[in-house]
Amino acid sequence: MIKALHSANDMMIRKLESIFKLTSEEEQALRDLPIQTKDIATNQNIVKVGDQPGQCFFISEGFTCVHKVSAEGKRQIIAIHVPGDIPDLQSLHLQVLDINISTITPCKLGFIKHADLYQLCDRYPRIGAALWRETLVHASIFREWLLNIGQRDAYSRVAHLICELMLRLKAVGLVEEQTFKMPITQAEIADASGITPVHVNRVLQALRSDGLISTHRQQITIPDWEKIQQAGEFDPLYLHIKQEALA
Amino acid sequence: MIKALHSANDMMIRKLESIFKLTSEEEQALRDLPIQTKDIATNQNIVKVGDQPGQCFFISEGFTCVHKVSAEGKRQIIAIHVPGDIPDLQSLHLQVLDINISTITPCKLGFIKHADLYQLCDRYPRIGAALWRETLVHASIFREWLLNIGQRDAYSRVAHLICELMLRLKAVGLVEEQTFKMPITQAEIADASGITPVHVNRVLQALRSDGLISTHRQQITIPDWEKIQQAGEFDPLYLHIKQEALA
DNA sequence: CGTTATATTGATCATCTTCAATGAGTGTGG
DNA sequence: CCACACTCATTGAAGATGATCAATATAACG
Repeated sequence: MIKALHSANDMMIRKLESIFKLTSEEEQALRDLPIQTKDIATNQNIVKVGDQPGQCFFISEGFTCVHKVSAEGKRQIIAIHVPGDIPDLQSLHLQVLDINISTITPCKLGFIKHADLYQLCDRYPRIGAALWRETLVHASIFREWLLNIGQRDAYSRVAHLICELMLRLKAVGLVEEQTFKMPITQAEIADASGITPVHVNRVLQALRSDGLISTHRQQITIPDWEKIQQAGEFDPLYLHIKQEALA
Repeated sequence: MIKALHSANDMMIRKLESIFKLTSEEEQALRDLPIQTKDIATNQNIVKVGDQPGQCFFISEGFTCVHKVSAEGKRQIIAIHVPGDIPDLQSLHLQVLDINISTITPCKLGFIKHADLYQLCDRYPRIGAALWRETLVHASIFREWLLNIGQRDAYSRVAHLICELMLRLKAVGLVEEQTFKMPITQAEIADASGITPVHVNRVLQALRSDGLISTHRQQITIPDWEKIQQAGEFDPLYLHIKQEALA
């Protein structure tokens, strides 16, 4: 574990800047925030159900997923997190974790002690409010996923998931020319969509042959944004992303 | 709209007391909180997608549900709220609502202005933290619903929903002798579970004939808590209810 | 270059949907 | 007090989306 006083803090600042304008004092406080960075390989558990962590973590690079496992051993991916996200922010106020969080690609994570976050929120209420807001945005995404999984057919579910990732990655500058890296296996798409891997494969083939996506390795290109949006019944309101961040 | 300076405030105090011990100063602040009570009939919209409310509401009596509608007109119930809940607390920090909230029984609601809540959170950070925590608990429930709808069969989904409502109602004193009022139509259970009303009916019959529930009007009795818990793969961890509240 | 993970294909099966009709319960007004 | 209307619950039959099982092809990786 190496102490890095730069990239992770800068990224955190950029994240909050996308929510509201920081004062120089607030910015300095964030710059002084002790963050321990750590590299983690693919498919490693970061935290799991029942844990009582004393810290949160921030994603600098890579993707993680939140998941729960049913008594029958079936896994539901609840959320996919991308650089800039703080997947277990909830642990600040909920003692016991009710979820597992794992890496789905190699990740660079920044760990921040709860004590430091409490202090930060206390001294700079606007930062506290922004972090609260952050948890609310993620809750909003859970709600949309509920609609997606509860009411849409497999084809739309997968299209919707692709649309969401596209926009969220765009908001952090990871999309170029309608193309982005989506380093997620079909089995993971399946667990995130509540369908089987076999069926995901068939749906992806349909999406390709309908011209909604084209893939090369794990690169996805979206030739016609309007069309896939329609197929996925995608309306980005629920992401609560500022327009500016998508320009 | 009548101004009531008693019941709603008391209930809010009781709610927060279940999270942490209030100081007398905090309690007084809550007692002084202006709350406008309002009675609303069944099946009325309270707020809807796109609204930008300047207030939150607190449920004193009755049930409400949060729902979203797909482009194809299918409705997903995202959450069911019971007395003591603040269903749209998120609007404090997210300008535009991404959900609809409606009554599913006649309700007595208490409206609290955002401005007053901001002030309260500012002056009494522990109350702010408790409200933040409240939104996190609801997010946790969304996550469990995702697992429920994404990975479990219809029988388990309905059993799980019944278990959850039972415990949440118990926590606010609305369960007696394993019996409680669940004033929800089968169509609503269907929309909450991602199955059709017809199938809900069949599942309920199965639950009855398996001895997991018995119903009389909208009263549900659970003869064997262990058994239905198992059928629904129900583990109350995700509700983050203190043990004391269920004793 | 062998080994493992991931993607793809085919065939059969089942849960749940859809459609359509009937029955029961609740409330209202004449 | 009954008739009517309305909502909600229940039943039956047929159909479809997606699951399951099993095998193979392809890609990734040390």
